Amino acid sequence: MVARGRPRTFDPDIALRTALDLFWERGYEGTSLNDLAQAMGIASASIYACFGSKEDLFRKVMALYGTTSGEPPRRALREQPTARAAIHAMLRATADEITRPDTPHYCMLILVAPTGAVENHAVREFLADRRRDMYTTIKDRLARGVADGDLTASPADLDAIARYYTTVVQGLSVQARDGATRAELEAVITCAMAAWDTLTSPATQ
Amino acid sequence: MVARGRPRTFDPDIALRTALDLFWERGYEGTSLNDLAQAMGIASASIYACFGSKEDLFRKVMALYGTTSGEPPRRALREQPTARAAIHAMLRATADEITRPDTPHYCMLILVAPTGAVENHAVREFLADRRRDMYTTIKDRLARGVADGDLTASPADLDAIARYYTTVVQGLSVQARDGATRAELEAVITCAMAAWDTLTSPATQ
DNA sequence: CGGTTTGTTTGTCGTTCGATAAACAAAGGA
DNA sequence: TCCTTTGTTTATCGAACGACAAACAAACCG
Repeated sequence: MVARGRPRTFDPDIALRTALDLFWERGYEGTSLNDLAQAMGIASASIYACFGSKEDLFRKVMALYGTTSGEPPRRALREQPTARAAIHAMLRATADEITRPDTPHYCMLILVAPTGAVENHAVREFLADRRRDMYTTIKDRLARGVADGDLTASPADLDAIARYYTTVVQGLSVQARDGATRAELEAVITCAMAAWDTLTSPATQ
Repeated sequence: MVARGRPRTFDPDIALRTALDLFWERGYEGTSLNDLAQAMGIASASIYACFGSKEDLFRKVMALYGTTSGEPPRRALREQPTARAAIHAMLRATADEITRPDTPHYCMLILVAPTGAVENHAVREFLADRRRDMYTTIKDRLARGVADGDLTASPADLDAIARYYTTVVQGLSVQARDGATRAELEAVITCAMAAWDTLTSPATQ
């Protein structure tokens, strides 16, 4: 595959990262193509040529977001030895990510387009699908804990516990958006983990 | 105060309720004045004459929302005899409200404008202020439990517990938005309340 | 070199945005 | 009745929206 024609004068990776930062700060509908073109340092027609429509660009942005900011929580789930440690580390990694000083204080997946104009329905459902993936990923990790023998729970318990911790993750994002500090989020996580032993001991509840 | 001039041909209360429904469904930026005028059955100029700007209208809408959908959770906090029962009933009232068949499945306060264009910063902060009021209201109810003798907790505990249950409320809204059923929310609430005894017994933690 | 391919710039498409001025309509007061 | 007051309709403002066509620029190929 030899390079043909005029080479690109901008780096698509850098431009995509710039677009990510702007969508992250202003939301999907709050970011215009003019905003994007200006921040990316190119004309809007170049955005269309390289990335397709605004919606296409946004989907590529969310893929990048998943492999960058989304990775630490996922890694925590994957690498911790027990289900309990995995959930706890995932919550703390999430809190770390949404209180970084150099980025907006919330999860992009959760808050850039929960509602909006009728014509952007597809974008909202795309994001909702990925949020539902969060739930599935957490549930799968709990199931692994059952298989590994470090967690005793029925399938119905797994559903409830997975949805519960997904709810906490999503609530944390609103808290950080409204100014909660890392320490305050840590206190919330401590509370959330206090439920664990009760939830996973068959005697109580 | 006698009626002077041409009387209004529409009912401002009904028009406000119609505006509420539209803002609720499409978010603040996703709802245009054209959408509003059409749904309210009047010209956009009549909206300006009666309610002021789009932002003024939205603030009036949120006041109405607070006294309607916002009331059941607040009443639960107020009327239940103990702090524990109050928190539990508040969570269930919230779940009831955000899964009603006739309205969108989320809390308007939380999801109609968490992010957006720079020029709507004031609207977002207005909503954030009211969300922070949620936290304060919950904390005040916990403090009343301490005063009533049905709850033993330090001031730092009150902060953490109040923020924790605020986080759960806000997470529930995202869950309902993404399609969680009332029964699934109930399971999440059961998990969230499982933390209560651990959090409020001085021995553990 | 000319020809082809690809990227970028410029300009503009039709639409919609929030907001308002001007014209018209319907009530009370004198 | 005519004036004043208030509400509504109509038309439109300038700006911004997402999207794209056409013209121009810079690389490789033969």
